[in-house]
Amino acid sequence: MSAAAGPTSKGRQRRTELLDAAERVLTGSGGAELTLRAVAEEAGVRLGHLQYYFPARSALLSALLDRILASSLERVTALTVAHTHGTDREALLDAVLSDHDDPRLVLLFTEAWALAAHDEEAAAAVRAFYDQYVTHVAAFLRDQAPDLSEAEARHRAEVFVMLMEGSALFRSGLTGRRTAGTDARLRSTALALLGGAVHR
Amino acid sequence: MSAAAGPTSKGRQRRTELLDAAERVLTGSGGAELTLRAVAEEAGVRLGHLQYYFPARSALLSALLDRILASSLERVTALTVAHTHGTDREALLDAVLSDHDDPRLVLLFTEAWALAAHDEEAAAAVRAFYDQYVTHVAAFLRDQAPDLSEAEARHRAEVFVMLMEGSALFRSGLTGRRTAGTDARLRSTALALLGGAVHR
DNA sequence: TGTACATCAGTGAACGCGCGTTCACTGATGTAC
DNA sequence: TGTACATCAGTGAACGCGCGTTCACTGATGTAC
Repeated sequence: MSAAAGPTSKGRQRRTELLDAAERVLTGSGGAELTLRAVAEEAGVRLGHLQYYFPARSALLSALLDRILASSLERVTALTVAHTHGTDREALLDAVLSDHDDPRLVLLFTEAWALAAHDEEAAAAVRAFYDQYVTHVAAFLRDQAPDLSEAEARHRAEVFVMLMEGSALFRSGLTGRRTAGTDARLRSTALALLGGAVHR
Repeated sequence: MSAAAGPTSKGRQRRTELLDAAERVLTGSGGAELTLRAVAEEAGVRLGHLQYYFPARSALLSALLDRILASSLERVTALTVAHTHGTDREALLDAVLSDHDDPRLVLLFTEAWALAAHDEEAAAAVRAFYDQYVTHVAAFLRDQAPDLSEAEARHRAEVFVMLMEGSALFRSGLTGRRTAGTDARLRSTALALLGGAVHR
């Protein structure tokens, strides 16, 4: 049934272009202004054609959410596969923090959270994303410090991710402003979670 | 000009009832379904009457955001005025965490963040809220540990708030699930920020 | 290599609906004298 | 204590608009023989 999946390379490329356009509309105007007409105009195609790829608005939203989460997860995966990239704890932290400097990315996540709050399908996708995110970080921690128990690594990873998501709100400028002093404290707190002595 | 401010007690009460209804619609259905007709129906009044109190949808949204932020700030203020309530670090942490167990409150904040991302007036209100939130926590920290510098107290307070906002996403069930082990790690990380030795 | 045909890519117009807003109106409540 | 009048509280109907969706259609591309 899925013409949207597009067997031809042209179809796949067009689909990507349409999602790019949708992402630009979302970051530029917000979820409420993410209308099919706005996306079609942004992409330079007619409304009817957008509908050819995404038969309903919900299909567009769902595909967009999936792509945002998949691309973020891809980045985390690349960072946490330590043995192939020589990532250390500080490099991981730096990479996550510099990602979160981009207001557009943070904004996509605030939309994702708001969407997940009222749409069970979206919520499942978001939870699956964070579950894998935490799993990757936990595996990285055990790779760095093999004496860490699996449970302990997961707890640390989860709190690390919490801290990163919270700090993204502030560092992106959405709820606060970055300052060097707070950044330093944030880094030392995050690094303490990521490594150091296995106390207790 | 402001009939909405309502000089009579009946007017003030009705206004509160309408905001209550709006909040229920928002937590129940999300920002996209927060229509004037839905709010009027929830409140049991006619559309035209809702408009008497809030002449435009934007006025309702703005009033609702202000009330949510003010009520949260009130709670933080009460908790951090240590000398009148005997709050210690652990009691503060417990109170914040138990607030964040309520999915409805967390949901209101995800809506507030999404709104702030595309509405400069809302963003200013949200930033002012967090600025005061951090200021209260920092003052609390200096009250508990007078040898803490003002700057250091503020940095710790800011990272503490980041951690609380991030953990709210997970603990509320929106992006994850609560587990005892992660909660313990979260608590020890938060307590380290709130107090303990003034290292460095 | 050419032709027939199916599928893919894209257009254009129309639909019904719910939205925020406007406005004229009525009844209830308060206030001045 | 009563009356006149202004303001407050609440109703009801209508508006124009943009929305998602539907659908018949055309041209381009691929495929079978």
